[in-house]
Amino acid sequence: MSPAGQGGRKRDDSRDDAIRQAALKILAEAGYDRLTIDAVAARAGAGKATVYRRWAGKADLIIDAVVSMATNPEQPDTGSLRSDLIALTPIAEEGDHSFQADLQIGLVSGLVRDAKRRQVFTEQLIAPRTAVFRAVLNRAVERGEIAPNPNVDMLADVIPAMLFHQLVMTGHPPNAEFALALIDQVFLPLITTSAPRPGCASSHGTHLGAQPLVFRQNPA
Amino acid sequence: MSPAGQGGRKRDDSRDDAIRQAALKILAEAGYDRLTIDAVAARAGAGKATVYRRWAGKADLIIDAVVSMATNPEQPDTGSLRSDLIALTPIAEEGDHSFQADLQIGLVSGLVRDAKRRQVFTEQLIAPRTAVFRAVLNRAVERGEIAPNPNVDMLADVIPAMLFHQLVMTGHPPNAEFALALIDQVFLPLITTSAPRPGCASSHGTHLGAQPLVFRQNPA
Amino acid sequence: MSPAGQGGRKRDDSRDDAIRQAALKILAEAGYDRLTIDAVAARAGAGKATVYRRWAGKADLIIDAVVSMATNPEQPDTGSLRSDLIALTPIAEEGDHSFQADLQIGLVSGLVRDAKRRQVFTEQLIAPRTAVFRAVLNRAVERGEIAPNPNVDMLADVIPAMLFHQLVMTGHPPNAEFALALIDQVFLPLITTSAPRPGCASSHGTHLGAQPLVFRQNPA
Amino acid sequence: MSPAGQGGRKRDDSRDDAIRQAALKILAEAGYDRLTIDAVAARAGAGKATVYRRWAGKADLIIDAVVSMATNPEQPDTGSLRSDLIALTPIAEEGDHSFQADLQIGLVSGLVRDAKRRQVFTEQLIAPRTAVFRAVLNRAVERGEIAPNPNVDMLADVIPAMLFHQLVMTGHPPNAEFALALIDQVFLPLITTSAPRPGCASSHGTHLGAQPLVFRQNPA
DNA sequence: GCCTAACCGAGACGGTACGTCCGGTCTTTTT
DNA sequence: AAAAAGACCGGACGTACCGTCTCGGTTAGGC
Repeated sequence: MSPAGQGGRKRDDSRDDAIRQAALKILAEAGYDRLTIDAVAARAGAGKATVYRRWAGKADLIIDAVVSMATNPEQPDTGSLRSDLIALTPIAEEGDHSFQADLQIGLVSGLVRDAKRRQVFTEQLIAPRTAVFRAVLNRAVERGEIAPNPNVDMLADVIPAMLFHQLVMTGHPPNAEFALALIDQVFLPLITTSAPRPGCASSHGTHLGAQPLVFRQNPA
Repeated sequence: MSPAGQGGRKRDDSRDDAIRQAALKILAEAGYDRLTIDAVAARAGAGKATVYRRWAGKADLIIDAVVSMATNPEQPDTGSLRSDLIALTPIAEEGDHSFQADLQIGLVSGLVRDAKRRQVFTEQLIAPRTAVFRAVLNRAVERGEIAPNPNVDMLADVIPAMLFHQLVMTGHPPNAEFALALIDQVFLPLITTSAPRPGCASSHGTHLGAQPLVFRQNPA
Repeated sequence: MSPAGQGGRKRDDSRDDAIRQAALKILAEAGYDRLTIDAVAARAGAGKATVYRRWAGKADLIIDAVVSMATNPEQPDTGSLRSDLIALTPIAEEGDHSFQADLQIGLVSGLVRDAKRRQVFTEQLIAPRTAVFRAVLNRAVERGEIAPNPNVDMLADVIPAMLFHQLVMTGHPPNAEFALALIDQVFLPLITTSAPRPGCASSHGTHLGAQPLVFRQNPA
Repeated sequence: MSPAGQGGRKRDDSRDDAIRQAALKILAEAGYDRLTIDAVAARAGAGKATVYRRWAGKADLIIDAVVSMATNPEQPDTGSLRSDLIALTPIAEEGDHSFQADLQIGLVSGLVRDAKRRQVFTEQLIAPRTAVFRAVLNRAVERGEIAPNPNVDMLADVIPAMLFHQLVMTGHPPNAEFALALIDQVFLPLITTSAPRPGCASSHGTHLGAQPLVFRQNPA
């Protein structure tokens, strides 16, 4: 009679949020590895089937929970590049360290493993942040504060990349001292002279890559 | 009877390598969390006890396997900063992509979750590479190619951080085009003007951190 | 608003039979505990709620389905005890074996587990059949074919009990050879001499029960 | 190296018994339906894998537990058929009712569903008991107490069949009164005249089976 | 040349989480 | 209000891994 489903009880959208909230709480309390679907379902007062009806598994759930709950960065417009950057640079609040670190590392950890999930992660979480940086840079160009640069995109990634690198390598979110040094001693000097150096125009046949990323794949 | 063990069969050191090789192969094929100790032992023709006699668990094994197999970067000395950097910048060879990416992401994925292991990882794998970058920069200062800079350490991290960021965000290792643009349009312009901008000396009370790292921890 | 329900759509009684038919088909195909309510509802083109509105659960449904569909045995009156019994003794038709066996075993299997359901089962399905046997025996007494017996009830159970036992122990319904041997060599000889043996009047203090039913309950 | 498994840790046979004992205890406490493999494993201090390594599932486990723990009936030899039968007839002890009933019904219930399991059940549990009955009857023939009979096997099944039928139909194990009436008023009268009735030799073309076992299979 | 202890491959063990399935209830839309 | 459809909670299922332990067998010393 009904070729395609139109009847039946509707998905209760409040369950999505309840489950996501439960997942985030347990993620904060126990970390990614010790989070179990059973625990999330129990905390949310949901059945496991309800979880699996909506997400394919732990990784999918967590990435969606984090993405959905993430606060979108506000576009700063303070009038100067430096104060825009400072306003934009995320610094963990005190007492927040382990949660934010665990969360980020847990994300990278478990979630960035296959292309589809990484795409969601990147588009939903990373892209909006990068976009704000690019907008800040572009506004600085318009103001004449810095010279136009064909590689704004790459430049805009420097600060997030450095912060992320620091987080992964040390396990702690970068503190204010690190962030200010990064802005004032690395990023701003760079940006003000970002016209390509004469004589160093892109690739004139130079070979790079003598070093493997980590080690050469064993032929065996 | 004998107070401390001195008798008995000697450990067969060839097993270590067999197990490490098996681990790396499976890591590349299946990724970090689809890798199981049983599979590693079976592939190596070893018993599980032999694995656990040598490593505390999966994470320890993988990190040790990667560290042991990693090729130490050679110190380049080509006479110019730019060619030193190019010689040093790792580019995945063709056909190598998924292996290197899986391996790196798998590493970050599974190993960076506790402090002790991260330390080993950082010291054994990351530090030597950073050290080479720093040496290259310092030699450029000695040659007078660039101005002295108090934040060489942070500068030396820019290229690795950008490459790592690119890898994690896209899922495949950066290619030559990306690497050359990074060196010529981001890093070299920066390094040649790395004296702190006047009036922007480190922190004069400015507050940053208006943005949370990802989202504010829910108070509930 | 209305104190007792009088308005609204009428119950569609045709659904009962559709569901019962579906239940019996699946019972025969899959056996009692591989039968699921979902499957029954789907096969009947009904919703699960429609099933639960009419029966309390799986067991109730099955027992009602079997009872409702059961053909009431006709009272034979052939003039002789033997031919009455032969007319009455159920024999599975060829090709019918697995269905009848599965159905009976499935019934015993799932339904005899609680007192209430067993009562329904016994009263609705077993009692009518036993009653016919008793009537046949009583008529034989009236004809003077056999002697009166105070335990007609127990005697009337012998044939059904033997057939049932055979079914359960072998897994398929007894064939004609078995049934005829049962009637001619066990039941009829018995019935014609069924006066109690002298000196064997019921219980004169004899103790039986030295053997446990299956095994002694472990005291631990 | 090793083509077929000969190495490896040996099965710990003590686990079998521990699991069987646990299963029987829970079976007695909760009944067949409410017995779960998790509960059995937990009670036995075993992992679920250890249970599933030895038995295919709940039904296999229970049937094996019951069969293994069943006490083999002792061969009585009291000198008279009647007292042999009385010694042999199982009567539930007081307070034992629900356990024995649940156990037997649970057995029939869940276990007699497929041919393989029924075979084990029949051979291990039923056959030994039937054999004892047959032996008792044969001895009575040797003593001249009863006439020789070509259908001893069928006769020997009458008492077990009646007891089983009573159990299934009422849900309670038969009591002493029932058992004595069965022996004295049904079985012994039968057995003493068990020569086939003249004129009733097996099948002379008579058709039986007009009645279906339960109902006619619906052609739909 | 034999003893002894630690090694080896194999694999069973207790435990824990997984993802699936089902029972019985509830909700939505349509009739 | 009952119908079909199907989401919901709860909980058991059977599988897969983890890290440990046990098995029979091998391989070194030290005697």
